[in-house]
Amino acid sequence: MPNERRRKIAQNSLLLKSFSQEVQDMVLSMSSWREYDRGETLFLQGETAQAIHIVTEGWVKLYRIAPNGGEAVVNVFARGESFGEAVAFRGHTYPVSAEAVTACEVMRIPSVALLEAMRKDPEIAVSVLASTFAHLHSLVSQLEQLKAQTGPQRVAEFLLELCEHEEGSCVVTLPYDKFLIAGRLGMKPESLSRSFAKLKTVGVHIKRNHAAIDDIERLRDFSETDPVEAWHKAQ
Amino acid sequence: MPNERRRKIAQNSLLLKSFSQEVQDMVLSMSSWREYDRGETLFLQGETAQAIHIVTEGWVKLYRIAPNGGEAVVNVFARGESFGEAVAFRGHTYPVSAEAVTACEVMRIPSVALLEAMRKDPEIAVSVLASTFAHLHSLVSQLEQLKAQTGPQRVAEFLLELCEHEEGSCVVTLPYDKFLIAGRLGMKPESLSRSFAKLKTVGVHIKRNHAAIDDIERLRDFSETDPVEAWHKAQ
DNA sequence: AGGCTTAAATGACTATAGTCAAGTTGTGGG
DNA sequence: CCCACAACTTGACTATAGTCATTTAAGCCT
Repeated sequence: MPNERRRKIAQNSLLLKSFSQEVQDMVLSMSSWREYDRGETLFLQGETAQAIHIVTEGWVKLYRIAPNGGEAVVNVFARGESFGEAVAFRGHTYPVSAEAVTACEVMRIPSVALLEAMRKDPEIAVSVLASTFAHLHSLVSQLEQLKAQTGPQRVAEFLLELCEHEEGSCVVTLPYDKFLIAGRLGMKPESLSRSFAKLKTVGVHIKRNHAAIDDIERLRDFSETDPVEAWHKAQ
Repeated sequence: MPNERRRKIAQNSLLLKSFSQEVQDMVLSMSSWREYDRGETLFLQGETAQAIHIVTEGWVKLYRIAPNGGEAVVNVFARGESFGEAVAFRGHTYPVSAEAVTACEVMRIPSVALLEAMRKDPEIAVSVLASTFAHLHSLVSQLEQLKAQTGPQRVAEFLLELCEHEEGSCVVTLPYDKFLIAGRLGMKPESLSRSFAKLKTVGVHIKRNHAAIDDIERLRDFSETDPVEAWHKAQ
């Protein structure tokens, strides 16, 4: 795996891209890479965090095992995304576990490296905060979705996030398998299946791991209308 | 309202308490206080953030209005707690709205004050991250609860968080009205009522705004068992 | 191609939470 | 002291999602 390519991806990640060249080099020189097979565990909840992770290839899911054994997928990260910033700084324990969803490649930045960088340049801290904020924001919107939207609406929103455009029709590729998508959206695979079926009535057709959306606006409209109304529309 | 008391509460907040005396003074000197009546709005989602808030008296809720009009309560903050750190730094817009739940008193720290403090002492950044992390953690555990626990179990967990002790019996005071608790737990007031009724079978009795818990361990046991089992136990 | 393995869709049934409406309790005001 | 208003509880019904079992379809390997 060409080292140069990895560097590029890491440098373009949300976390590092606003750093100066000099600081980027310093951080990268202190970091290491590791490859994981599908299903391998990166870390478990309760372990002490010593590094920040940036995904340079593949997909990583963060999940949480409740005391009763239920699994809740908290998020799924793709190439260029980072996680674990806030935890690593405090030498805290992870509130979630991480597992490779596909074969993947992850860069580990020791927290001391970033702490050092922050001492050199306080602006770095702002970048780190920004990245942490992005996660916070994503969690807030997940909460909103779970509390205020029905299953099919959450699926609709998920598809809309994958769209490149704001209107017209398009075909998106489902980024990971349906079992995982279901987890990410807080539902069972069967319910996901049924949600897809309902979305047919608003012009969404699933074929393999592709979703064809006839009219993006129509789908958005569906995801944003009142649950009760939405139900009638989907009849 | 004695200024000295406010200072003390602010200084003991999670956000500021690890700062040096000098930095605390600097930050406080740049801050302002405001009182809000019950129901008043502190800010709306979409507004640009320019300050971090610390609650010095009363309760403030953060909520989000979904495009379809549904309200999702994201969190409720009490005396000594802070919110809006990560957003304010980026001059970003708030992802949530904030409203006074009771009459309350809030300290506003202009983000420039903290940015300045961070330049002086990079350790400050770590404190801010820690505080942001606490919010992140709380959101993660809310997500887990919503995805993996039933209504009565979430209520049980909520009560357990209010307990001072780990075992035995105790009486806790419900911190805000039931309408709001229901929102915070992602359910309707009616469902909350029914959850309370179910919890009677595991030794919880509600009277006014007090909850008497006969046996904390028993309640924890209930909140942690499998939803299916839990249902049988509550019969 | 054919059979093997796993993912996904469907059907039947159950449970949990939402909705709407009616009743209950509790509190503050006159 | 009683009324009025609001918060809360309860009941009946509906809808949405979970469970379990079965069918269908899709990759995959030699």
